[in-house]
Amino acid sequence: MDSSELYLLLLSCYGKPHWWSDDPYTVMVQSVMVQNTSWKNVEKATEGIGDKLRPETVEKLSQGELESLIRPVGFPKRKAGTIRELTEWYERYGYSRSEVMAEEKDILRSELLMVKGVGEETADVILIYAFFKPSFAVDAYTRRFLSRFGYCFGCDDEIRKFMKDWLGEDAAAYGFFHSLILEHSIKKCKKDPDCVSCPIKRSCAYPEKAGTACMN
DNA sequence: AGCCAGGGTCTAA
DNA sequence: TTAGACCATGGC
Repeated sequence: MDSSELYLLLLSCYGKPHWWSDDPYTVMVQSVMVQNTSWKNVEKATEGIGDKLRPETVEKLSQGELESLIRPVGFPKRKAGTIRELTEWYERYGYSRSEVMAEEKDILRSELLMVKGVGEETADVILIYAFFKPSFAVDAYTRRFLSRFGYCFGCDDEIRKFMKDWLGEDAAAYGFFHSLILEHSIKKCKKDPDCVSCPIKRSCAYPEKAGTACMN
């Protein structure tokens, strides 16, 4: 079974998921806030930020103001610094999505990785959901999901290549697939580990036999 | 009560 | 090069 079959299976099971956000800056800020934190905390912080969730506004906030706005997600000092730096990066593109999209994907990815507090997962989430640049966002759920199907990967680069080989360079497919894996992992697997009523039985039926050992 | 949540950086060996 | 400490809050 290749990854496009897995993708279609998830699609037929859960339907088309919502895109992260239509607003690129919201994706940037939330992708940092969600690091090692539950989505619930992100919602709470987003609520508090309200209409200040724009680069032109955040740019003018003091470090302390920004820290208190994002406090509910934890690690306020570190994350506030990352958000500021990310905002400065976006400013270089005139806060314009199309300006960013005009740049090469690999260039953008390395620029994002230079921002302190942005690692590969966060960079790829931003590339896909904010700027429609296809670099699959590999997270813990993706690794676990794939290994439960018997796939064995040595590193995340191999997973990205696997996605590229089977899905092509398709940001929409990457975004939806990633969301579906998340939905399946959290909303389904967690509440119903045996997945008795779930068509995607193989991904959950034998977790103890999963190839997690070879993921290292 | 303690553990984990959609991570990432820095340091020590 | 890699494992472990650390950052910090909310929910169950």
